[in-house]
Amino acid sequence: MFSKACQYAIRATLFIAQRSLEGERVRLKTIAKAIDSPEAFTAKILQQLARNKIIHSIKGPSGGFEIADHDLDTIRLIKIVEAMDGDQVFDGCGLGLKQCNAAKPCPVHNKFKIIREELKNMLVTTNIRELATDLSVGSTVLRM
Amino acid sequence: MFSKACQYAIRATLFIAQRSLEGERVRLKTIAKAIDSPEAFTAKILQQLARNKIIHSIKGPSGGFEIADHDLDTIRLIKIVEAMDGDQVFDGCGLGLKQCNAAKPCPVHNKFKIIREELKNMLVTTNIRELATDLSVGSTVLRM
DNA sequence: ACTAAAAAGGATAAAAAGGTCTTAATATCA
DNA sequence: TGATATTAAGACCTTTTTATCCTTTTTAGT
Ligand code: FES
Ligand code: FES
Repeated sequence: MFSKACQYAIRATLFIAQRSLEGERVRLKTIAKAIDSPEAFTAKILQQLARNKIIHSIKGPSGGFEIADHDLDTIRLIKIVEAMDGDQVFDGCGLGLKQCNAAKPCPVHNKFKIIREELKNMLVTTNIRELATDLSVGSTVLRM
Repeated sequence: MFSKACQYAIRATLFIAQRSLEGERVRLKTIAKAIDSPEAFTAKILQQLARNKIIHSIKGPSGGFEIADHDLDTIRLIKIVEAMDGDQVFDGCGLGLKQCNAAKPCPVHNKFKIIREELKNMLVTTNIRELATDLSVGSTVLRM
């Protein structure tokens, strides 16, 4: 469904979000451990997230990553997915036709569209604070 | 969502199914042209489909691929997806945790599960004849 | 039996995804 | 100001996916 990079990106963002809720800034090493991801690869992903203004990075000692409180409400999952994987997942044809076209639909178009739209709707309506709060409460986890 | 191989596999299967409806057998070259896929790669995919008993292959002059009429009803989309991509798409964790576990769910588990289940349900309930019939009628297409 | 037409199978190549390493830039603080 | 801790950036490596090519096997038709 999502690329590995995108999965790490969501997990990392949520971890940073959860810590930001508590006013804490986290460094790469901490993030990679918390979400059980390869450190160097995670660094790349965090850079990309920062360039897309999904997270904020601070260099130097006592630096790290954080998310402004205001952003916890405005940033939705879809922003992360679009930044990492583009929009093929929820806009592209399920059978790989060059474009999903209701006028000349592929055989699964009608059935597939429903699922794709539900996915997109979920991504559009889910914000970061909501998911980070579950994490804080301990009802969800970021690694196993 | 699905790998390229899986997308070609579904398209190829449906093309063969449509022709089988009309009692015709089709060869590789015809299939690759019809679904706009690389010929040699498609050959590999057809082999895999044949090994999984999704299609039937006949060697020699006037050989090709076909699907027994009976199979058009019993073979569901899920069989193709499982043969090509395994079950990660509709059983795996959306955030890449080693296993999707309702007892220790990832932050998107509850929202994601709904979509995954709807996808699985769609794949389980959709048979080949249904989709091939749409193709025959001309209401859907396999390439653009 | 011979020939030609098909699929099957194996080796290889190219591209994309996943991941690592090294150096540069930046900020903190003694 | 210099030492150090941190992220940024780019080059590089590895694995998987996608794709091609060549040879072998099977079979129909003559
Ligand atoms: S055309 Fe294939 S999903 Fe719309
Ligand atoms: S644990 Fe992530 S989807 Fe179920």
